[in-house]
Amino acid sequence: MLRPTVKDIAKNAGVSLATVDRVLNGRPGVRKSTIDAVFKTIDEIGYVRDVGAANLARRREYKLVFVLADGDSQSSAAVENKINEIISGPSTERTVLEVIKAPEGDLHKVANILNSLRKKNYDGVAIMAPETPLVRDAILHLKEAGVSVVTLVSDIPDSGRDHYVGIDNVAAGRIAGFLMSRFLGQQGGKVLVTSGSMRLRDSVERRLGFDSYILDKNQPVNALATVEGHDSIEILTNAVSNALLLHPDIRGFYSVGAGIPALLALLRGTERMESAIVIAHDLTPQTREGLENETIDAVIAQNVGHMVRSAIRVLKAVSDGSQIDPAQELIRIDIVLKENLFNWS
Amino acid sequence: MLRPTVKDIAKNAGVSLATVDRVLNGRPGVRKSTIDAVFKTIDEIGYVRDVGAANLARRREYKLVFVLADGDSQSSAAVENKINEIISGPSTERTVLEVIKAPEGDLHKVANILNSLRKKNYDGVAIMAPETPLVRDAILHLKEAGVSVVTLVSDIPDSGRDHYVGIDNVAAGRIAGFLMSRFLGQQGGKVLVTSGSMRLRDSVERRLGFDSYILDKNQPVNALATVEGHDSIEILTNAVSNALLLHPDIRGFYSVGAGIPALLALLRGTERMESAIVIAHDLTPQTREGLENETIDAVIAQNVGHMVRSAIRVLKAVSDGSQIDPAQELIRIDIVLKENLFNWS
DNA sequence: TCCTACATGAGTTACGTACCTCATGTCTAT
DNA sequence: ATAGACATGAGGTACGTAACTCATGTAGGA
Repeated sequence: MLRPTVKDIAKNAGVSLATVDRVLNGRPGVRKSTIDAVFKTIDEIGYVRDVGAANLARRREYKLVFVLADGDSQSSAAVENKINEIISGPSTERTVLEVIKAPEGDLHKVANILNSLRKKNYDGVAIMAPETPLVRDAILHLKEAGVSVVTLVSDIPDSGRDHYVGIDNVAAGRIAGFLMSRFLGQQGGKVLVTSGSMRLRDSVERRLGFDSYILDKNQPVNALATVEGHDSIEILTNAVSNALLLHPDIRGFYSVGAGIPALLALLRGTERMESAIVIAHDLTPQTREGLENETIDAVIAQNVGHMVRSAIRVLKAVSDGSQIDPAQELIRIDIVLKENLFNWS
Repeated sequence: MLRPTVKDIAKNAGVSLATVDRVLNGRPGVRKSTIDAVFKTIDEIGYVRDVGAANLARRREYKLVFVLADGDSQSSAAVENKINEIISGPSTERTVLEVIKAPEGDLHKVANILNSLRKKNYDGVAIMAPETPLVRDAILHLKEAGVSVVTLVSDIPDSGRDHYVGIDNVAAGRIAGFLMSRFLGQQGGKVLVTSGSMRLRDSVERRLGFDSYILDKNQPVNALATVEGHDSIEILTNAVSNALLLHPDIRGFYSVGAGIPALLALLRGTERMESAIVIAHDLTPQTREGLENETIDAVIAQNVGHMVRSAIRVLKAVSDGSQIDPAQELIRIDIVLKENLFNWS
């Protein structure tokens, strides 16, 4: 038979349309027993709400905002581009998207922005920001105000966020460990791990995963202490230079976060570049170029388009309390090599 | 301002609602100059049709059918499972899905099935079948009958299909070549390429890509002639056995299509298993297990869930002549290792 | 017994679009 | 000049749901 409608519920349950409507939309004035009866019929006849018609009727518009505030301008730029692509693209189904960028490194500003959002009755907020107590509190407040919240790329646990949209960074680090081991071969060697800043949770988790793989598998890889840039290219460059002098026998480089251009600049031209294995995270113009000219051997990435679309879907679903498809929302860890680079846009 | 509606078009263009409607839905009885004027205003005010409302009004139901007819029961089983998951899942948005499986290897049957679909007024057909003249003609006839058609997993060019939903198999083969070279290391070695059947276009293309990588990059890899199973496990087993006897120094195995269980059964227990590199295609229960117990080193896969959803989206879009988002419909080549196996469901 | 609180029914309007009918206006060919 | 063809306007109904009003029914407490 045709797809059942509210009328079918009313008929089968022996109640009026108005009562069905009250039950479906959680309005008061219905006896418990009647509510149960209605739900029972819904189950029996297999009614599913026509979301299109419902949205039409309630003139629903989802107001969503992306707050981008991580230190690494490259990866948040990729996210921003994707959002703008979606905004300007066709078929923005009852969704109004907005992007707010926080000045790099200013974490008080981030919290202020989040707090200011409470008053503007947004339906959902997607946050890409370092994990700090201020930010965590701001998220808690947003949740109290009834706003849906997801964290993007880097999770902020215990903040009450509804969902984390991004890859499992520990697992990503393990994959880096696997690739590094394989690419270095049986002889293994020293590996330098670099990071733009270890303040972002994802960097820390990736390093953790990398080490745990090396340890678990008992690989002949000697991973040196993380060289950190503290959000400054200069500091990173100096630190890497020192490490290179100190360890002339480094055979591999693993960049867990930003700072790949600085690293490549130091390596370029040296005879080390030829033989060294370089593994990085996130597809940016720089890492893309690195893959193309074979200065980078592998990039561990996440599909930014999928992430942004997933964030939107999840925020909408949380907003109207409907289910999400976990399989569809799982962000996969992608391994990008020169050979499948064309696959990513 | 609010999202513009047909009324806004009418007002701004200085015509009546009826005329706008005639233009939008391509009905006759409108002067060319008026049509142009209407489209001009649509452009100016940025009107986009509310698909939800439109579908509601036209009581549209998309009747789609998946015809699965490849020889490899494993990979079509994965597709079938995904479809059933979607069917039984929530929110089947005005879409009626159906699956028709053709008996393995019976290609006349496949063509018959496709031809019989013409009468049943389906909106779209997704086909996963070998490329034969009969099948190609059947697709041409379907297109003539106004049915949307996409090919799945393995393309059928020159059939007039609207879209191919699947990975670039030549590129997938190249990636296999890259991984094989890397994993074998500088010493290289002999590689046996196996295939359940070379009748499927994807197998041929993968082999092609594999060879072209080895050749282009001048790798020390010696890829032997493809050992084919002609859709029979027994034949494949015998052929592989012979090859193993003939070449005791094989260091790598690349399975471009079905038949991985037979291959692993032969290798298991031999000392060769320890050192040999095995690369396969498609995540099936068998390849998954192989990754887990480390008998398989890498699997080149395609996200089946994404493929099925993409096929549905594309068929719908073609059916009502709307645009698709190429970036969203691009099926990526996934590299699955033991370390990121958990990512795939 | 009557009043009140609450449960329910009946009905209406709106959302944006599709599709239909009927009336009227305008131009062209004869 | 007039018929006929064609272009357009005006208006209605329907789709499935949300949100509302108003009337009626019923049970329990005073």
